[in-house]
Amino acid sequence: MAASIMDVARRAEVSTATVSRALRGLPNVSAATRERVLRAAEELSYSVSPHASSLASGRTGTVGVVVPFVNRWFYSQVLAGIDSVLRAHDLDLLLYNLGDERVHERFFTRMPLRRRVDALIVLNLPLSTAESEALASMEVPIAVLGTRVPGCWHVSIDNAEGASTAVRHLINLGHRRIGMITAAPGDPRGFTTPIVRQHAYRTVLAQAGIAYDPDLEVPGHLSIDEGASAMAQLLSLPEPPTAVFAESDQMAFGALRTLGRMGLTAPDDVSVIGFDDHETAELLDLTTIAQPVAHQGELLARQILDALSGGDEEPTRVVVPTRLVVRGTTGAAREHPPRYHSTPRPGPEPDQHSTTAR
Amino acid sequence: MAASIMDVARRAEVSTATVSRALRGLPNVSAATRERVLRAAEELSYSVSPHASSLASGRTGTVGVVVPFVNRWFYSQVLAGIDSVLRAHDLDLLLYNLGDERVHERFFTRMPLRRRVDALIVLNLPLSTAESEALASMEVPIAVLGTRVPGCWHVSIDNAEGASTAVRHLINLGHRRIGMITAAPGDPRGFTTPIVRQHAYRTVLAQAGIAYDPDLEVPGHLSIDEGASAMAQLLSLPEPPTAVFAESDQMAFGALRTLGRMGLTAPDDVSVIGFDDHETAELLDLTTIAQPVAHQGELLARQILDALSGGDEEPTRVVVPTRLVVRGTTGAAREHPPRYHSTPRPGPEPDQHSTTAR
DNA sequence: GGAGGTAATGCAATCGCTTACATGAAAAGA
DNA sequence: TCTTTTCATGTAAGCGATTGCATTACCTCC
Repeated sequence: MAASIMDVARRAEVSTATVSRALRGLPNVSAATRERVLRAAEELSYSVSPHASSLASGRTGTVGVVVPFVNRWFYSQVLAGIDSVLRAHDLDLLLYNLGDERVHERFFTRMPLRRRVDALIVLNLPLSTAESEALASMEVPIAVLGTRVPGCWHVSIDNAEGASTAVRHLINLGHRRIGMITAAPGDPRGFTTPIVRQHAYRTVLAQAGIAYDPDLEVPGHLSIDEGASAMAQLLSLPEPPTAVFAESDQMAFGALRTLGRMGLTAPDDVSVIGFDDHETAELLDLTTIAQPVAHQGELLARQILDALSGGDEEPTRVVVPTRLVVRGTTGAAREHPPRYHSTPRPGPEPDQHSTTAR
Repeated sequence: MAASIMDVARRAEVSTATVSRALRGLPNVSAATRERVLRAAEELSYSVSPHASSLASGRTGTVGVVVPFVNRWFYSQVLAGIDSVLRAHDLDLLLYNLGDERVHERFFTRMPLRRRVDALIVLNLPLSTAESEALASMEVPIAVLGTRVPGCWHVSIDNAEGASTAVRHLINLGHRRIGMITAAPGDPRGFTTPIVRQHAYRTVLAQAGIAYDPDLEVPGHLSIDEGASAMAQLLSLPEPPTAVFAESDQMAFGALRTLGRMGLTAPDDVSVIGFDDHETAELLDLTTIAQPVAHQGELLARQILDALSGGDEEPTRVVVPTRLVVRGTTGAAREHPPRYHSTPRPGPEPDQHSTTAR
């Protein structure tokens, strides 16, 4: 049986109140007494019961982190950033992974984090009004990544800026026929980021005096496969683009795969630029818009620390800069772009090639 | 102010004991009363205080998950697997990311999860005897991934089997000069997996009557860059290998990058096989040994559920199968392997090419 | 119709802390 | 020297549930 504060009190020959104060480093405890308490606790290898402590004090020492998909590169990086800061301040991290729709719903109807955390960090979730009200009703500080929610702390990148930079980069290379692989209408949940990026794409084209062609905007989910088929669709146009801006690196990877399977290469046949600077982007030599990922997590956690200590400061909003990283998949537009209507070369089809051992 | 059980009791005109029983679905509550309590709770939008509940009952409803690196693909996948199962059983997930050495140490000296969780899941950590004793002293069921710890539940793949399959695959393709990129002595923490894989590599070679050549074993950390330089080192040998088994897909990616930059390709010049079936492996058409990643997480969580409900069953150990996935980077050995002593073609150097926008 | 059983509910102790308030002693000020 | 502060410590009332035990009412069965 683990020792309780009473045991420590008896051993140090003081009251439990004094033990509590001594252990938490509060003032008004004499050096001698504190020393005695610390030794007693040490000898009994005592540690406070977090639940009793929370119950009595009302603080939980825990921050809830709500993530749409832990297993995606982006979110796991942000999570690591959050963790490092919380950890350094002895706050626990209660993870809530909303994967599918049902878990998402359940989360908002049951509010399982209510009374369980001192603060909340929400990553990139599209929140309905009802949902953000539900969160607000928890009456704890909330920091949100991506979407902007009234009354919440907020960290994000400037998506319009980043997307504009990407498209401008292509225009500067002489491209005029520029496609976009977008997640805009593709996602049922209604993340706002894709819409902002899409809007930036259109705006920059317009500013450059390039006519808008809806055929050049192809929607898909944020995955490699969807990026691949979007690229296939673009290449099948009567007049295919000479450059493509993919909403995310993942989609860009898919686009590159399609090019490769059709015997084409970037940037000789088509320039490709992505968004994120995923760890694989460097490997594939993909030009992209980099955003500081783990850093955003750290910032969110710092905001929470401020909110928790500072008292009633106003929530802040911080926008972190993106950066164009020029690698090998973008290049100058050719004078006379080649026609692409070759028959696709079959790529590897894992299912057929796979062998099962043991 | 959130409603307490007293409020509900008053509203439903019963005692708090009855409320407690009704809400938790215990027997010995009449249908009418239960109905009344449920409605009262609903109307007050009451939810139990997890801390009070834990304090009174001794159960926390929380499982601690200790991860070496949340931000690595492998662990984030496992984590997602764990989460999905725990979530389905209304257990909370307290995440503990040991990143660097200092956090690791602190974890074992302070035991911050003691009294805080009903069970523990530990991913792939090398544990000293003192450390595993410290864990055991928490007196909760523990499930461990990878390393085998006495008294703990356990999930792992058969690393010897997987590595053997990889090396045999290369031998079957006619290769005789086979290199290995290993993490064995590279990691200071002493993960055991690399050692097992290395041993399998040596054993299979010996069984095939191939002489052991220490030059063909190149150590490095589990990263793309280290894989890349390991491959460079292999290629600089007087007699370079015709095939390489990389301990992990990440390292294999690095190896492929080196090949590419030197103007070589897999499998024409060198066959490459990895381990893991990382999401990028398919993209790069990498032959590899696949292991079910998220599934291992689910299994761990299931073991914990068993431990928590079943009472005092003996901990089980489950070994999940690996699978050889043949893709495009391995092929038949050439009769007369080419000499590689060409000057490396400079690859992209992001730092020089990078531009900073805004 | 009384003994014995069972189902529904209440009472109150308990879990292990925190903290407002009370107390007493020592230091400071008059 | 006597009052006033200040500092260290103790007392005890919560915090919000859970749960063993007691109680009551209602059946059932001989």
